[in-house]
Amino acid sequence: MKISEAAAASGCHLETIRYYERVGLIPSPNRTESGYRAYTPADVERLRFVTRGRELGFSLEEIRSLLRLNDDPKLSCGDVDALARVHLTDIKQRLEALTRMAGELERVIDQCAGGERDACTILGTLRSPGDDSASCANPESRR
Amino acid sequence: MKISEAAAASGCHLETIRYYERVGLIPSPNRTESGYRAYTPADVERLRFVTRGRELGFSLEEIRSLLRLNDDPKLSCGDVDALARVHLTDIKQRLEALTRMAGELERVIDQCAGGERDACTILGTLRSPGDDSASCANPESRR
DNA sequence: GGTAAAGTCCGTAGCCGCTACAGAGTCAAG
DNA sequence: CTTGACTCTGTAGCGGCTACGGACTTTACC
Repeated sequence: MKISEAAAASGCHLETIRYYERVGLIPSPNRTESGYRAYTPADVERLRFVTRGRELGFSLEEIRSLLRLNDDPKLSCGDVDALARVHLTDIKQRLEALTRMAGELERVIDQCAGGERDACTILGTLRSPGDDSASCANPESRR
Repeated sequence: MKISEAAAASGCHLETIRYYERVGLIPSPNRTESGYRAYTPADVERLRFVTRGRELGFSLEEIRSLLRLNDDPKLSCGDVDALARVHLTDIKQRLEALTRMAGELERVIDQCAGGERDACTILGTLRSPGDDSASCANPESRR
């Protein structure tokens, strides 16, 4: 299986596969006589493991750990669980931050709708935060 | 006002201020005789504009546009509005992706609780071609 | 068999938005 | 006058790719 086929089979961009190999996330595959990478189904499996991990938002380093945990049957499931929980906590924090951001932005946009330029609440908010009402015709608030 | 004071006043990291200057997001401030950057309150205002924009998740390029719109009174508020709406749409998409991700991860973790290693649903999910894995791994970047 | 197109190789550089150095110069306090 | 804090410039690094360029190999078609 050549790299472009492996890319199609794993849902992972061709150049990304080479990148993962370069950073040691997946092992170097065998080569054909002419030097082309030849992937086995097992290789593709591993690639899919990585892409699924990425889809769940794990960093490459986290995925590296998950792969180790997956490879070594002696290692504990608890470690996997712990890693995943830490990751989930992180995602939830980002989610919260993003939600706040969206809410704030939505509020600002709604206030601005159809307003005059001088009263633009979006620019007003950026100029002076928490000063929502006064952003229209308030020459002193500048500079 | 020296750079460290400007950093404190604007809530912007000192090195980040120099970075913003380098990429032309803020103008080069005046210098003292010995070459130290000397910031005016107006400079700090502009820095705060940028940091607030970042807090709302705007990219530096978007902020560059917002600054232009802010500087030139002839330009329309509608442009600001349009830019902000596009940005909001983008944020909402990321929010959705992240929400899905968190939900999926939570589900997987819950199933795993206390399980045996071989039955670890977390690793299982990553391993198995399984359910609804959507093609390309292009998860939201962590901003 | 010849040739052109498509695929693959490797290495390097770019993207964003910072952050962190190194090594030099400047300034204020003791 | 020395120490230490600050500032300067320039460059390199982070993560996670992505996109070249130039050389090679394979495939498709006549």
